[in-house]
Amino acid sequence: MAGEKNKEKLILDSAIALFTSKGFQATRMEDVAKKAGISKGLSYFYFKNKEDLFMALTKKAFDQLKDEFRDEWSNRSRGKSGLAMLSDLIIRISNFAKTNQILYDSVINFLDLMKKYNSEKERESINALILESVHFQKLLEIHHEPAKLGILMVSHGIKDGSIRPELQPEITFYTIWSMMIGFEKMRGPIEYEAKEVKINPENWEPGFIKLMQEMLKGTIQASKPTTVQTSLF
Amino acid sequence: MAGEKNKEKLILDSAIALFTSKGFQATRMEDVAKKAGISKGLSYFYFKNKEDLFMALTKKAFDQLKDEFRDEWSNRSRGKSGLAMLSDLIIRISNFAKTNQILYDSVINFLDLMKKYNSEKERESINALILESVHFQKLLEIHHEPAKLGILMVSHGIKDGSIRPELQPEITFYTIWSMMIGFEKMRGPIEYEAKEVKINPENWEPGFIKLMQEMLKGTIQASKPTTVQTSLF
Amino acid sequence: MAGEKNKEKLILDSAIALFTSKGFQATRMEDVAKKAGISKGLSYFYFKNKEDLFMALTKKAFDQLKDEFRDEWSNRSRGKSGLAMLSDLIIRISNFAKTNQILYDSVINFLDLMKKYNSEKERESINALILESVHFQKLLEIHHEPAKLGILMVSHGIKDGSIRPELQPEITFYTIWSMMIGFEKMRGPIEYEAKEVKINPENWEPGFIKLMQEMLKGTIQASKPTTVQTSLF
Amino acid sequence: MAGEKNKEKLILDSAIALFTSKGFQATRMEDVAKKAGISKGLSYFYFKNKEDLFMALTKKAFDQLKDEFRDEWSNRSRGKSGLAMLSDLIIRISNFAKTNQILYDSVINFLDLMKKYNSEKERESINALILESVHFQKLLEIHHEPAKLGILMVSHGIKDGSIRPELQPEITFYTIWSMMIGFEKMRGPIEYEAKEVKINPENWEPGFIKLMQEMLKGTIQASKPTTVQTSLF
DNA sequence: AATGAATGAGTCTTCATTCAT
DNA sequence: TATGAATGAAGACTCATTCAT
Repeated sequence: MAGEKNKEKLILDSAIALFTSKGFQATRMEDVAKKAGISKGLSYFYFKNKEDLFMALTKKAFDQLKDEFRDEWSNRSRGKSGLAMLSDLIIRISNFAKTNQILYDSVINFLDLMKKYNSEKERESINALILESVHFQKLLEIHHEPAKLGILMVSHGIKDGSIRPELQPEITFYTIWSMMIGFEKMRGPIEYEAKEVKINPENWEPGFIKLMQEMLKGTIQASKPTTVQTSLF
Repeated sequence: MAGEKNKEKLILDSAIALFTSKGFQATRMEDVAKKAGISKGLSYFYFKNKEDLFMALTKKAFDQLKDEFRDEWSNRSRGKSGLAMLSDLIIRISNFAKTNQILYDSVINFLDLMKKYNSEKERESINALILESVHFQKLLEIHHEPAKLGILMVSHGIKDGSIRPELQPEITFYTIWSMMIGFEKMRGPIEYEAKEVKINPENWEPGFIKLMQEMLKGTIQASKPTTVQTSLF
Repeated sequence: MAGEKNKEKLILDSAIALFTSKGFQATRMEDVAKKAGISKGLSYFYFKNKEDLFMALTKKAFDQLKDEFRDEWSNRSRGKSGLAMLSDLIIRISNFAKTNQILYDSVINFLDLMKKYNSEKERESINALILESVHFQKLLEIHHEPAKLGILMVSHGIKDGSIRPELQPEITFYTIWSMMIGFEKMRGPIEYEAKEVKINPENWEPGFIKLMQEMLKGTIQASKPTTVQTSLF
Repeated sequence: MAGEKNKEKLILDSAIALFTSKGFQATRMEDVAKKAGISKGLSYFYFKNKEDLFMALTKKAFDQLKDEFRDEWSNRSRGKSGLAMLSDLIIRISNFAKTNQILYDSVINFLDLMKKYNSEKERESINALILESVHFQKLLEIHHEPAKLGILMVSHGIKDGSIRPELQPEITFYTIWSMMIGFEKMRGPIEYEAKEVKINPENWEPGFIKLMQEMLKGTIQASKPTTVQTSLF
């Protein structure tokens, strides 16, 4: 699997594959190096330590996540409504989570980290190696960028009438964002409970999106339904 | 911290305290025992291993969570609407998460576990000690009980007119449940981003609940506002 | 498996079964007690510790072994020759080893113990609990009793002319005894090597006995062959 | 005790010394490392686990044992008879056992292992770590090599007339091999019993060898006595 | 840049044994 | 006699990290 250059990317890709299949704890630095086709020692040349590597991975996750937001946001120029963008964003995130499991997980992990980081008492319980990581520092700066784009979408939706005008953009977006995160978390148990209740991951998604739309939609929207489920591909 | 009897509870309480402040990984069984005022060996007498202890803790978490759902559900006899129950449920869960951090976290962790458990490939990546735990086995049976009550609340809301009649109870409840979970996850980052955006955990909650209500409410409800925010305390 | 009395025997039998299937180290005192149908604590009332229990078992082994020797020795009254007795003794011991595996093993283990016990330097490497065991003390007194009977058989054989008169009884018996012990030790590898060499546990035994007879037999014996292989049953 | 290179040998030698004086069970890996002048971790770098280390030691034992057989076997070119070789082999093995106690013990232990390994039911009672050891795998291939040479010696003895022609080489050799093993096992008890019976390790050996010779010798041999007892040194 | 031998702190877990009842 | 909760010493093993080359 070795290449000639950009060892850093090689290591990162190896880590993504391994963390995905075995988890962060269960993955040994040696295996990451081996899969990357380099020596253990060299991994430490590129990444200060295991935590640093994970933070680099998290940084990459946020970058990719932001790309998803940006790509969706760019659709406004083609006349897509704010509500439609948010609806499709859900599908994008859902696909992102499925396709890049560990990256998505690292984003969620970062949210937990932020919770501790923002609590006086808990902050000290964070592994020092994480706090020292340059990638963590960078994340502190950029981790809200995706959300910023999401807020713009809501604002845009209010302007174009697809979203009720009385809604506050920040609160609204973060509520939608919460829904998405919870949606992903519930995939597992839903599948299990499906045996007993009338729900499964497949029929839940459209219902979920419809509910979100009901939550947001303005008067105009009512007579001009979006083509949400199909607009992405 | 030692008591006279019910060592099992003593150990569990000790674990809750330690796991909360230091995390599962960083907590040593020896410390759990010490804090419980007993010997290390006795901990292993009551709990097969560290994972088993964590699963016992998770079981306790689901039991307490179910109590919250049940307590709220019992309010129907006093004429509380389905929508009002769901609104207050959000506050209950939010408080539960704040008051019993590790218990709440263990619930979320269990959701992740279920995701793997339901995936052919990923199932084998689950620590065998977890699968062997009797408490895990029990959890497989009972983990959907809280949700069942939640679904009843939605159904109840549809009957009493507080929730739109066209909504499907299962899908609706799980969507709300997702919102709650995501809401808790976002607390941390929100606090951090609050510096830049017009949002913080305090003003988000009422807005969040209002959005959920908009999502659900029936026609009758519009002219008869709930007393959601104040009904719990 | 519990009885009403003779708990000591119950424990011993339980230990024999467990040590046989799992080995001494791998067998836990708790399991011995459980299988005996009594509590762990009671086991310690009857046997000071695990080593003491093993020494008691070894004592029992020597007693049974002596019985085999004595039974064979009693055949002299029926006119059986010394050589015939020794030949059949081999078969007896071989059967004893197969039927009472752990008892036989404990005898061999005791031989190793004796080796250390007789060496100034090595004696201190013996587990103190063994040396303190009353059963060990008893074994020091009685462990040569079987051999004494064996020596008598050789002497008897010299007298009856079935064994060459110039042989020294002690040396001769211990040499035969050695052969028997080695014979049992080699069973395992023989079975494995059988694939490559013309030998297996079944055809080895008669050849082995014949060789021993050649080693011992006097002139008279030559014209009056024993019925060794069949005389036992 | 540290050297400059070949850490593997360093560890092995350390293990031999420690296992000899304290036994396998009582020896801690940490002590093996310390005596070898290296860290605990490095021991695990060279040997997968304690069992693997013991199997490596056993492999070494078989190699050295084979050297003894080979050296003796090479004497045939100098006109040494088969019977004389076998007689001297006994002395060699005896010396080997005295000089390399733990190595010799490991050989005997391996025989016990083979017994279990060849028994359907008992095989599973063997520690899995042993079965997984590459050294164990190797031993399965080579452990009968010494015996092969021994068989050659018997065959050679039959050809040169020093051993009776009617003897079957395999059966004969394994019987002698058994005698040797038993002989070593009996050393300890003999020493103890010597107080009561007319035998001790010193006067037993020549008698033992003589008996073996009687067992084997052909007619020619009778008039051409071997120089067994003195030929080795 | 690159290697991989070397380190050693860190922890879970087992189980013989005790002792209050 | 009999129980079984309670103890705690003991030890194997892992793996992130370093550093001489």
